[in-house]
Amino acid sequence: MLTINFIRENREEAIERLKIKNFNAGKIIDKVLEVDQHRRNTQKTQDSRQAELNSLSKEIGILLKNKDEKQAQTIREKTVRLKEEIKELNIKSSQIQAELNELLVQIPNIPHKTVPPGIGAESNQLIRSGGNIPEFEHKALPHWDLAKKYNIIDFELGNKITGAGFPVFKGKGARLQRALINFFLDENEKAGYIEYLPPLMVNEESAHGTGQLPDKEGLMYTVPSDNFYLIPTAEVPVTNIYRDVILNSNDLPVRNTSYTPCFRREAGSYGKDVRGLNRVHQFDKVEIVQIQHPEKSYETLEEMVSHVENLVNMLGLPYRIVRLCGGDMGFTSALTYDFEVFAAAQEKWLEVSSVSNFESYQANRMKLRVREQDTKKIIPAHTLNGSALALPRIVAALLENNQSEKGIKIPDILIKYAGFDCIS
RNA sequence: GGAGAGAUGGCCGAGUGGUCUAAGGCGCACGCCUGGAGAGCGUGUUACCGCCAAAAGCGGUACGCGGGUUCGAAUCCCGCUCUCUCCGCCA
Repeated sequence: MLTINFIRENREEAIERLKIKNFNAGKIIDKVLEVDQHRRNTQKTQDSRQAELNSLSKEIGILLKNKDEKQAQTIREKTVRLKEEIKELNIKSSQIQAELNELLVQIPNIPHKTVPPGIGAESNQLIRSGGNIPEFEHKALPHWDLAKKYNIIDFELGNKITGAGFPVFKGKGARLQRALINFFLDENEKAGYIEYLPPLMVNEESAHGTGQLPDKEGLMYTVPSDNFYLIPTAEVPVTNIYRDVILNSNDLPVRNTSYTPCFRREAGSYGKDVRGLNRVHQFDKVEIVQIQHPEKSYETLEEMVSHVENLVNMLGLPYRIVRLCGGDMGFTSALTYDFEVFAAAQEKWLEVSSVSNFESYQANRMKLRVREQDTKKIIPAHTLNGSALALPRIVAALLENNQSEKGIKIPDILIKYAGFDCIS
């Protein structure tokens, strides 16, 4: 979240820049400042009363040591009213603090200066593209038909076992998933990322830490009996490793990678683009997470983008990279690049990765900080993450783009992982 | 699931009602010593909030978490979480 100090000192700038995200912040920010003023006034009174009581207590201690029972009793009587007052002030100040926090978490992150304005995907900015879009002599089949033809993904079976959006992979289909996961993890490790295999359920605090709560309550599946959430992305557990941690600046950047299944309710997104693997409730993804010094986080973002680009290139998929406009960006992000690959039968660009710099927004929420080696100062860290990569749409594009009468050609780089070069 | 023990700073560990942010040790930083290093000696070593233009300074908070008793709680009481040991169950 944005800190109260930042808002206090940058009211105008915050309001102005949040407009890029189509967020009208004026009202809430003024409310925040008002509550903050109230909070500080209350604390001032509270602190001085508490100091009074503390010194009286010390006095009593000394008097009793000197066996002056009578004088001690006199002072004791003086504390009665003071105690009541302090109790009331305590209640009041925790109410105010709660009110302030509730307001602060409702304010989204401030977009980076390069974020273009706009409402939706049509305003996103094309950064670059690569790869070749294949051409077919005959009509190409969409991946859901290919999946059936080669018997590698069974969507109906998923309906039976769980419900819509839970595909079942089998045979070479399952094996291809495993190949992609291993390929991505290996490449990430080569690039210096440490592999983690985290819990797939997280508690409420973790969900707050990375900002899924309270903003995206409907996004996650819940486990009410134990108050857990199924992770919508490995970002949640892997970033929360560092909740309440002060890292030494020498230890930066932290680079982690993690394969996990991801669970998303996708409430409200029924209808369009949900066929086949385009949008599912459970999918596999390999994530990269970095924690970096604030001065270097944008270099790191570019580096992560190149890394992901390299992966897409190795798979031989036609892709484009876009910089998201304010309206298309996430609540917690300061700058996001999306990767889209072209699925040649659907003739659609499918999002396969989203690489973001959250600056200190998540770090503030989860109290993730850095102790600077030279100045010894403690400052909030910057967090970044991205998919490297999300599997379903990669698979959709691979199937559609690599199809021929002979079957589906597996990209060379994947053959040693898959153990076959063709699905036929 | 049943029974018991425990949770203190970066780490180990003392502290069962009073100036305790908390002994001692380890670690770390700086200084002295040394040709250099080590040993030794000395000094220092939590974070957050408020007041102040700022620094200094002052005040407040924090001993797993949340309540309570008390003028005063690391210490006493209640609830919760987690860890360990034993028993049961189990991949």
